Amino acid sequence: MRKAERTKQFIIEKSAPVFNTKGIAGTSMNDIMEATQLAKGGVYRHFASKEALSLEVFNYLSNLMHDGVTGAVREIPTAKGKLYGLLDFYDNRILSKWGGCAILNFGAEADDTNPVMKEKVRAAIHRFKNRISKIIIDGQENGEFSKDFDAENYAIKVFTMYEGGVLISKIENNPEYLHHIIAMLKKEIEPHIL
Amino acid sequence: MRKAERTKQFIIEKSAPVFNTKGIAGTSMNDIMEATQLAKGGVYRHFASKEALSLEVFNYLSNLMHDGVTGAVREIPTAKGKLYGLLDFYDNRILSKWGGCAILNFGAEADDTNPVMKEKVRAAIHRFKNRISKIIIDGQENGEFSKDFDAENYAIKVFTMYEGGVLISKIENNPEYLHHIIAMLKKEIEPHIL
DNA sequence: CCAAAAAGAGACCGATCATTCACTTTTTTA
DNA sequence: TAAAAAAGTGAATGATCGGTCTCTTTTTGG
Repeated sequence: MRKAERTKQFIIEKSAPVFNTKGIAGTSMNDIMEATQLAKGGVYRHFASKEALSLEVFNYLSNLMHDGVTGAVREIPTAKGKLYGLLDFYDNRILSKWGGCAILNFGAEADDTNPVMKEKVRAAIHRFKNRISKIIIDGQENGEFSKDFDAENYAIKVFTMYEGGVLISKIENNPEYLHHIIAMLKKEIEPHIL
Repeated sequence: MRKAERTKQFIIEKSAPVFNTKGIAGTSMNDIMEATQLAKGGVYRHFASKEALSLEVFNYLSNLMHDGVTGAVREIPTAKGKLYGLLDFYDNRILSKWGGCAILNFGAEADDTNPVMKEKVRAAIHRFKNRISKIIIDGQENGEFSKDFDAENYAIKVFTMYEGGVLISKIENNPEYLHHIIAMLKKEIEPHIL
């Protein structure tokens, strides 16, 4: 019973970069067998279907990113520092690893065809935005940021510019685009610092 | 010989929303047969492969958007008006029609797996950005905009926030997100108006 | 260390995939 | 309008798809 859980996690981790780069429709169970070096039966014992596996893979990637930000930000005392830490994390960790942002990849594929995945992506976007706006509101409450810092607007800006930045950086094969976008987002914090 | 060209265009137009919503890997030639009401041979007479068709579909969608903006902007005399017209076009025409932005859909699918498509998306992004920065530079030359209006930065902002806005609006099933983003982008023009 | 239970292997299934091609129908040209 | 050329049909192909199931191997608990 313990082995099963380890193997299941192993399959998710090995499958994640495959789904994230090739897409759900573009990934075959043979790709998963190759990535895990398991036979069909070994994979299907732990997942009822390719769709079920893809959903767990998205959960895994979404949590990986979320927990990564949590770790990168936890010990920073100021709200401004937390925002910078969060933005730096997104700047550094995404592009070269695992084929980019899972929200972008799974979201763009699923939006018109896969309501279950779409709902998962929706929840991930909410978590993304809420974390940013919470940092800003905390910063306002402790006197770091002025009241004219619109938390929701800024959160949306970060999300959209980040996703667009991942897209353009990947298509252009140039991480400088995302780096530049992160720099712009940092600069927009400044006017609201008290 | 004339019929062939008409049929080819017909296939492209009918296939475009299918590819744009289901993705390339997610679209089968049976889907194309259903959309066009043609038999296999009737499609393959005009396109060597599914991949060839998908490339022409992306060209079609990219040009459709580009020409749409051109038309929406042509008779507007001022640079500010042109920027507003362009932004309004993107606000209104994309979401409900054909499954969203082709650059986003094809780009997110192709970036890691399809170098030919990737190059086409790259060219489309360049055209998108260049049009915006050209309007700004023209506006600076005719005295509408101040010199501190960074054309390249603003073009990148429009692209990234727009693509991110399409993504979030589609996932949330709410065009207000994109509408709000367009409003933010308009507001950012104001400080640079002379 | 052994028996029971769990995990993994891999042949096999029908469906569907992209693509081909001999043939019929339609369009074009003279 | 008739012959030639072009366009469209649809059955057939082999590969690959996701998924199943029986059997072997490994792990687990006593």
